[in-house]
Amino acid sequence: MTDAHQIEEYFRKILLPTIIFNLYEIGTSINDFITAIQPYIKSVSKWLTQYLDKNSKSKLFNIDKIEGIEPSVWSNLYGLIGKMDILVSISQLVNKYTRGIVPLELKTGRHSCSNSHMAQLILYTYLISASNKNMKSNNGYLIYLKDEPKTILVPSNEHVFRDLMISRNEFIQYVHQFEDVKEISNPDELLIKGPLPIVNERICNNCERLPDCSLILKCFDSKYMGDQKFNLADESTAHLDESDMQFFKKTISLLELEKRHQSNNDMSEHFWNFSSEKCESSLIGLSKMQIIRMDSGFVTFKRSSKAPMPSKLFTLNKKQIVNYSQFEGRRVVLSEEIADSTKMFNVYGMYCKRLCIAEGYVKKFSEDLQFIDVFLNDDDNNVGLESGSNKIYRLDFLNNQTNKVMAINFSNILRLMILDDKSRELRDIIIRGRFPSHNTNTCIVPSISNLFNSSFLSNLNGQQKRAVIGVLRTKCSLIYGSPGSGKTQTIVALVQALAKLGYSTLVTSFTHVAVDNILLKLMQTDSVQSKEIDFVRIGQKSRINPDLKEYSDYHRIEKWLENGDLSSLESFYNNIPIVASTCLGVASHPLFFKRTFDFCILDEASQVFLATSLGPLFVAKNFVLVGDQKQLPPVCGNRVARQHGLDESLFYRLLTFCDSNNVLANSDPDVAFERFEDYLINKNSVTIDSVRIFPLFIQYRMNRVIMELSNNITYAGKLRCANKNVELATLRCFLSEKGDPTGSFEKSYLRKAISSNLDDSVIFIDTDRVVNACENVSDSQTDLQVDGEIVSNKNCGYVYNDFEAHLIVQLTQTLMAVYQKGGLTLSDIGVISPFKRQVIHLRELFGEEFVKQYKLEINTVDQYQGRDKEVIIYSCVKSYFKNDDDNSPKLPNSAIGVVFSELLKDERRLNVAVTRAKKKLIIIGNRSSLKHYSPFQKLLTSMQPHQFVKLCEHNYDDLLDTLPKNLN
DNA sequence: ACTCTGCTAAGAGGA
Repeated sequence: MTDAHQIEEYFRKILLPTIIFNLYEIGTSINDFITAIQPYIKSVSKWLTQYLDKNSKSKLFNIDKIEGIEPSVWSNLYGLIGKMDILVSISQLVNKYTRGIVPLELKTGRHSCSNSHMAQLILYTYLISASNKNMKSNNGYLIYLKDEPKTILVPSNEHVFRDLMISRNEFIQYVHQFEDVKEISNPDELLIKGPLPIVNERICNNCERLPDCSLILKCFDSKYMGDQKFNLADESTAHLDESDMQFFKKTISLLELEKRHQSNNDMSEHFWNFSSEKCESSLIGLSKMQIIRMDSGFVTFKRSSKAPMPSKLFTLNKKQIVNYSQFEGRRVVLSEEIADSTKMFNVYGMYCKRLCIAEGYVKKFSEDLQFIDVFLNDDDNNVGLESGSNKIYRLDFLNNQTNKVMAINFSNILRLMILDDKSRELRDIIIRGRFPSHNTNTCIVPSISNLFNSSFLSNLNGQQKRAVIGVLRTKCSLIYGSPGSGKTQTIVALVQALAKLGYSTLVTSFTHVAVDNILLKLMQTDSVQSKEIDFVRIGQKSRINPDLKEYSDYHRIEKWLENGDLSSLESFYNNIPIVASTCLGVASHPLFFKRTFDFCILDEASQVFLATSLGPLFVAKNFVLVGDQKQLPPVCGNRVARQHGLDESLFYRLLTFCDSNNVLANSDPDVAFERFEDYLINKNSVTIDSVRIFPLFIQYRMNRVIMELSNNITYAGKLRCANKNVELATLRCFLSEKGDPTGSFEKSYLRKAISSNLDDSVIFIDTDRVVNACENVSDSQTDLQVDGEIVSNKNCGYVYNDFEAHLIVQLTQTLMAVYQKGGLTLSDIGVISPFKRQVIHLRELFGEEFVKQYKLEINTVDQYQGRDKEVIIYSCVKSYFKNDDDNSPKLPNSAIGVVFSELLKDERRLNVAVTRAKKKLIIIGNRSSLKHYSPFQKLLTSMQPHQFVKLCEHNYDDLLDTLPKNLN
C-alpha cells in the first residue's frame, strides 16, 4: 500500500475513529484535519514507493524485515528508556555486504537535522545493542516528511553518546540535590527550584511557563532578587501581593513535602536493581511465569510450579491477608527471563533475555493465584511472546514515574496565581477571605414561594429548603452538613432546581464513591426518569458504579467514536446540563477546558485538599461547598505537612474566615416560612463577611441518646432529631415464649451492654480491670518474613487488641441471639476500629468467609465516613498496661501512650465513629488509658454513670475460648 | 507511632 489515496482511505477507515476524541480536544474538524495531513500522506506515499520498490535506485538501504513498530527499549545498564518509531533489518546499498538493525525516526517538522534529532538516534543505537545480545546497531536514519521526504543517515558515535550521558548525569545530580530524603521538620528548609533560570528575554517572553517560573524563582531563589537580569520575573509577578506570595510559597512547600512522602513509599522504581525473588517479596513483581494463552493483547500467565508461590510469600500469620485485587489494574512491564536464573545472577537486567519488552496492566488474578491475566498495550501486541513454550517471563509493577495527582495540585496552585479575572476572584476569596460584595450571583430565580411549592423540594425540611434556595442566589456558599442531615438529598434537590432553571452544573467530590452516591439518588428522581433532565458521569470506566453505566461518558460517546461523528460528540459535550466527575478528573477531560458551568457543587468538601478543590472552581461561575469540618480531613501522609496545615480543606479555610461559633449560633431551624425571603437577604441569615453558610443540623440518623453524646462532644447542642421516630428509635426485641431472652444474661455484663432501653443506647465497656485486655503490638518483623527477609507491612499496621476482638465476637453473637427475631441482621451491625490491624484481626476471628457471607462490615473509622448502621461497636484498642506479670499492679503507662497515638487524639475521628450509629453504640476501651486523650475525655465525661459497664474477672474468663458459632 | 484516595503515559515540534 504505497498509493496516497489508499493511505488516505486506510486512514479514514481505521485510524480516524481512534482520534475523534483528540480532534474534539484540539477543536479541529475532520475536514480541516485531513487537509492538514494531506502533504504528509503524499510524502509517506513517496517514501514508501522509494523504499519498498526492489528496483528503485534512489534509496540508501533495502528493508529486509520490520522488527518492530513503536518498540520500547529499556536499559538498566544506561538507565534509559526509549520508544522508537520503527525498527528494521536492512542491507545497506553503499556497502552491499553490510546488514544491520537500524531505528527509523519520523519527523514532521522542517528538515533541521538538529542536534537533538541526531542525538535521539545515537541513543537508540546504544539502547538496541544493550537490550539484546543478538542485536547490534551501528546506524540510524532520520526521515523528514515535510514537503519532500528526506532520509538521512545518522551513524552511531561514542563521543556523542559519552557527552550525552555526562550531561544526563549532571542533570540528575542537579535535580537530586533538592530531593534530600532526611527528615525535614520545617517546610522553610525545603529547597525547591526549577531548572537554572534562563536569562534570555526573547526566549522567556515567549514562554508560556514564564509566570510559573518567575514565581518559583521569586519565592524560592531569593538570591536572584534585585538582580537586573531578572526584571522579567518581577514584571510577570507584579499582579500578586505579599499575601499571595506567602500563600503560594507555603502551599507549594507543603505539597512538595507530601509529594516526597508519597514517592518515598514507592518501591516500584527499585525493580531494576532487584532479583525477581526480592521483587516478589517486596510486592513489586512476579516472576518465573509461562504464557499459557495469548489472544491479541490479552495474555494469561501461569506461575511455574517450581517457583515459591505468592500465597506463601504474601501471608501474615499463615493466613492470607494481602488482597490481590489491589494489584488488579496495576501497570506492569513484562520481561523475558533466562531459564533457571536464580543461581546465576543477582541484577535484574543480567538474567533477562529481553528486558521490558512490553507494557500493560494486570486484569485479574485467579482464585488460587496461579493464573494472571494481563492486557498489553496496543503497541506491544507483536513483540514475539511465545505461549506454550519453555520461555519464562516476569512482570514488574510500575508506578507512575510522575505523580500525576501532585502535578494536578501544583498546577492548580500555579493557575490560581496567574493574571486573569477568574484567578483574581478566587485569590480574593481563598487567600484573603474577601468575598464578593453581597455575594449574590446573576442567576434568575423565580419567587421563593414558587420554588417552595416545587415538587423536588417537597421532601426537604426547612433547613434544607433554605439551603437550596439560598445557594441558588449566592456566588459562593457553604452547606455545613452534620452527620445524617440529608446532605445528599439536599444536593439532589439543588441539582434538579438548577437544571429546571436552565443552569449548567458541575457535580463533584474527591472520591468516585461520593460522586456516584449523588448520581444514584439523582437517577431515581422523576425529572431524570422522565428524561426531563440529563447528566453525564466523566471518569475511568472501571471506577464508575456499574449502575450508572448508561450515564457514563464512555457509554454515551461510544457510538460517535465508532462512526467518527465528531459534531454529535461536540454538541453532546457542549450542551449536557449536568456533568459529574471527581475533582481530579476535572484536570484530565477536555470537556472542562472548553466549558464554564453556572454552578459547581463540591460534596465532601472538607475532605479535599485545598489545591485539589480548585480544579472544579476554575470552571464554574458560582460554587457551593458541602461538608463538615468536624469530620475527617483530607488524607495527608507527611506529618510535617499535616502539622503545617496541608490537611486544611478549602471548606475549613472559608469557614475559619468567619466565626464558626457564630454559624452554630445562627442555625435556628424554626424560621417561619413567610419570613423566608427576609431571612435570606437580611440580618437573620448567617452572613459573615458576606459568606453564606447554610447549616443542616436536623438529622435523621441517630436516636436522642446517641445524638446527645455527639452534641456534647462535637456539635455544641445544635443537632436535632428530625422527628419522634428518629428520636426514640431503639432495637426491636420480640419476646419468645420463654420470656425475655436477655434474662439468661442476668448476671453478665452482656445484659446491660445489649439492652434495648433508649437510655442504654450508648454503652462504654470498660476493660480497666482486665489484665488480658491490653493492646497487642504485632511485631512486624516476625509476622512478615520471607526466607529471613522482612517484607513490607505498611498495608496492615501493627496495633491490635485480641481481648477486645473476642469481646466483639461475643457481643455480636449475643446481639443476634436477642434481636434477630426483631429483624436485626448481621449487615445492620458495624464494627469499627481506628486501627487497620485490628480490623484485619477481627475479620480473621470472625472468619473471612463468614464476614463475606453475612455482609458483616468490619472497617476502619476512615472507611466508615459517610455510612451508618443500626448498631455500631467501636474497638478503641489502645490500653496501656504492663502485661508481663499478672500479679503486678496494673498501671497505666499513659505518659508514653498519650504522646503516641495521633489517631486517637483526633476529635474528628472519634466524632465520625460515634455518629455512625442509629440505635445502639457500644464502645470498648480502657477508660483510664483513654481519658488521657482529650476527645475521649470529653466522651467519658459526657456519658451517664449508668452507661458504663465495668468488666470484672468472672465476666471474661471464658471469653478467650469464644469462637463464632451459631451466630445466626 | 500508622489513618489512605486520587491519576493512562509519553511523545508530538518550535526557538
